[in-house]
Amino acid sequence: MLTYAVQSHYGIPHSELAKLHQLSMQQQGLAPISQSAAQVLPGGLDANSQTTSQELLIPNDLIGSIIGRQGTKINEIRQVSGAQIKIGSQIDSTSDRHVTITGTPIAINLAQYLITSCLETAKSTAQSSSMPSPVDLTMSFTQPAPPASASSSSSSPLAAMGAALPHAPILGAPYALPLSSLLGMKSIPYLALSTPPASAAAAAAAAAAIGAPMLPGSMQTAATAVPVQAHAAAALASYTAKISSSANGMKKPERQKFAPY
DNA sequence: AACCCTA
Repeated sequence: MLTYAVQSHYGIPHSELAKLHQLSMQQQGLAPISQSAAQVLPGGLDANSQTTSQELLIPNDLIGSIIGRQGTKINEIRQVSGAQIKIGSQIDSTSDRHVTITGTPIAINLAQYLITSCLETAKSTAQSSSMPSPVDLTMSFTQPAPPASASSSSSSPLAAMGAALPHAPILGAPYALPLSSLLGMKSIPYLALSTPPASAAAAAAAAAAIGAPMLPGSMQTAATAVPVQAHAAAALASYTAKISSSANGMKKPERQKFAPY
């Protein structure tokens, strides 16, 4: 502003000053943003704007878990995936409801994956509720197969998520996604944790075991997910430690001092 | 158990 006054004393016309101002703004990279942000081609079609639709059949007893209370879950899925999701009313005599996902292929994959993970979560919680005793919990550890196969049915969900990151949707809740999928994918550490004592060492070993076989394609996702895995491993370690201690009975209550809490 | 959304 001071420079304006000085230059005006030298008699530089306003148009020249305006040009200089524009140039300086462009050199600072302020103006080009709008141009680079407009990735849409003149034809109006863009790789990110192609929309497709996909239909799913969801059992009635599981649709609630997908919708959530007041529709919070499905709204979250819509928001995070950026896809348009329609859930039809119940078709008579069939226990399935049809769910239509519309949007970018990436958005569709993401939404489909989120819905699938919701289904698996609902199924697992239903199983755990149907099996009251902790002995049955150990039984469930021996059968981790179904979630892995179901998640592998969709083509590389993690890679799709990585590709979707720059695009639009709000990254409000990344925690809901990776935890369940990773727990579903890796079944081995549970067995390693089954040994009773040394919770800290077991946790470290489990974290290392989980961290090693990551997919090469998703670097960012892996980097952000590792600490979460460490947390989960620690939690599982303490949990299994509690179980084993309770299974051992009240033989050595002073062993409880080993437990962090 | 949850019942949303958009036509």
